[in-house]
Amino acid sequence: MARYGKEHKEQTRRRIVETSGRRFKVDGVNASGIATLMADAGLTNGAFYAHFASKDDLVAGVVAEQLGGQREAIAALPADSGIEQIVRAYLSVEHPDHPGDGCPSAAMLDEIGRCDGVVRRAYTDGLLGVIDVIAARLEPDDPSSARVRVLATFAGMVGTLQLARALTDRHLSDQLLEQGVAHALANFAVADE
Amino acid sequence: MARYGKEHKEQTRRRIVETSGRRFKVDGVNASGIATLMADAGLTNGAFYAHFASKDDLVAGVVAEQLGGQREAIAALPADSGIEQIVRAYLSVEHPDHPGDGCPSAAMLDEIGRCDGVVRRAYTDGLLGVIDVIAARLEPDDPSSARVRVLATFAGMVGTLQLARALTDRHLSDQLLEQGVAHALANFAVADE
DNA sequence: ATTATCTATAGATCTATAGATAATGC
DNA sequence: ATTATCTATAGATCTATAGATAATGC
Repeated sequence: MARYGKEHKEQTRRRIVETSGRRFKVDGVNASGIATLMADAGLTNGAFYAHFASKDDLVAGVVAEQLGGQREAIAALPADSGIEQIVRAYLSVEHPDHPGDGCPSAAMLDEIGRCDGVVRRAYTDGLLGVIDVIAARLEPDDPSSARVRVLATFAGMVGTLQLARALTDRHLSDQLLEQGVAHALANFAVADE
Repeated sequence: MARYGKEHKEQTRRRIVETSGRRFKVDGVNASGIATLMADAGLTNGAFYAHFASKDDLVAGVVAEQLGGQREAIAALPADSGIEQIVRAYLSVEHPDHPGDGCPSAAMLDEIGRCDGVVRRAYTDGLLGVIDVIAARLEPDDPSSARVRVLATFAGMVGTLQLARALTDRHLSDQLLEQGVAHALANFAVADE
């Protein structure tokens, strides 16, 4: 094929990044091979290297795109919707069952912590984007003052969701999510005072 | 070699489980191959299957052993040492730099969430052992009343440690850990009232 | 004689590369 | 003519198995 103009190739790249993001969140980064990732996008293995220098390069792109999407989703919430709504949606009983549509941090955070600097920088930048839109909702007058407290509260939500996924006792898992909401709201409230 | 009596084989198995635990926490479960795990224990690939039915079987054994060790370490703390000491040790600035000696949940939780039921059951059982020794310290009279609150607080600590590892900004990472201590203590205090 | 471990290997899958192919823009 | 994608493959590594080996307990 060929010469669709730049936009076609860029569109293909975007498709690879999107389908890879879903696959990474469902199966894990390490467990997802390039042939599978490309098949998900309707392509074959060899075409991968026309778009990415390496698998790490893709992972960095996926991390940036996923966190950008999460930031947009939160920013798009109605202006009057509060922190409580964000927390309840995040720690809903459905979220653990749908990793492919879910939070990239909850699905990949321990793997990201072992990735090279390029991936971790993409993660750091992307996450701060997410944190800042939450902080802006919490403290519209001085968002940066809330940054670290929002960061720590978000980290707690991520750990809670991961743990809810790992537990085999569904009832306990649901209780955990409920308690997690209470903790997150209390921690955000401290940030609010 | 041979016939050292039962104990020799059991000792070897324990060694494999211990060195594998360290390797899993440093490199990840999926990224650690059996040949590497066995070499870490001073053995070769083929001997693995005399001890474990499959890699998942090893993972379940490692998860149980790691959480048992964490439970013992917490239970061994002096009786007068409080929750604050546990939290400060967990969220110390050194912990993120030493995954091999660190918390198994922080190193493996998202991978465990994708493992089969055998591994997740081993995780659930082992973690509840850890949670219960903490709950017993917090509420000696009625530990089970604090279980879910301790579970949710612990989940928050796990997420905080994972995030501290993923961020490339060391200063921000240290601020996060500090804020995480404040949140964990506040959440435990709620559990205490 | 027993058996824990080793050597060797099967068959699958991994990341990455090289050169062929085919579909479009000039 | 250009180039996005495909086919084919290299070389490494993965999990798992089969049979050989060697070191000890009886």
